Amino acid sequence: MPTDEQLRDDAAARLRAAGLRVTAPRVGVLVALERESHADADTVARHVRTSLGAVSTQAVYDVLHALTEAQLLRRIEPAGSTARYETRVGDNHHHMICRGCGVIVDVDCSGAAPCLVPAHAHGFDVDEAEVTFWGRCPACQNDDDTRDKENG
Amino acid sequence: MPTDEQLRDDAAARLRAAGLRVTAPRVGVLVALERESHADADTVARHVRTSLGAVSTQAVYDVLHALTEAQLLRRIEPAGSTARYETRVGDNHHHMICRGCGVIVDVDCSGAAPCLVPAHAHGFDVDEAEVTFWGRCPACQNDDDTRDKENG
DNA sequence: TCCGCTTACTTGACTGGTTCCAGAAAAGGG
DNA sequence: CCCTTTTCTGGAACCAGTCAAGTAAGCGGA
Repeated sequence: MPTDEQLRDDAAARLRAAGLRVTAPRVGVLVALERESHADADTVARHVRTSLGAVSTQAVYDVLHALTEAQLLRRIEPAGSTARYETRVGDNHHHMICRGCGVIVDVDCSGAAPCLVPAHAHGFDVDEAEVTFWGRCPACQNDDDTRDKENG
Repeated sequence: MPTDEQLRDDAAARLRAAGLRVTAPRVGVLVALERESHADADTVARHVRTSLGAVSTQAVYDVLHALTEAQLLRRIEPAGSTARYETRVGDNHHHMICRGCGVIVDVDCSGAAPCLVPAHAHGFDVDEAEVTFWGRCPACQNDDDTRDKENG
């Protein structure tokens, strides 16, 4: 587990590399998302406030937009949920989401996957295939089993 | 192209088969989505009002929920868009979305696609793999070409 | 054919996530 | 260290979708 300082330094370096100014809220947002990936705007805001004190909701949204624009963050919008953000960018990995508790887990793209090119492209110029796996995480499966037994 | 009456009769039959009451708003919603697939709630409401007169927004939302629950409709929520609905259910097909104009096209699942089972399931019990292809439709590609030439 | 139970629809107020606006503050190049 | 550009603040607005209570209508049974 890296220290907060290491995360902040790394975040600052990434901001500079992207040609963006280094500000406390931006660093805070990046650190928050290193600590808790797939967080939504509100969760990020709470994390940032914990470490920095008062930060406006607006600033958080602006930062999330700016960093997404600069490709330092990736924004995902699972069905039935608000927008979530992650710092893992550039590898087009996919996500697996639990229908029970909503937890999101990264899934590596299985490589040269044949189904990532549609059977009939209808003339489309496809640049991304987004795959979301829906199911139940181990913990929620356990809950299901327990409930099944209780209910006979 | 089937007539409105054929669509209405068919819609009523599907409602009865699902054990749901046949009401004008419900039939109207099904017909609207046969006519224009992947429409959002507001678009559906406008279609229904055109054919039936006044129908409350609330009724449209209720009907969309009830029919989705009964699996007569499928709800999709593409990133950056409000929820959309389609009458094609039960075959887990996928979607291709144009980044330019937002048009949504159905794409058949390519069958026993290996990538539809994640490489590492992390103990998840996966029941659905949702695939969304992002790109540009032929019309928007033409627009791009035209703009490129104009701008040198 | 009518009755009445149950479900569906209407109206209106409201929430939660997100964005827009105008002005104040701060980062960084020169 | 100042000036310009960019970012942050606070407040108000926006929209899809929800909640609650009362009215209307479908449909099974008499």
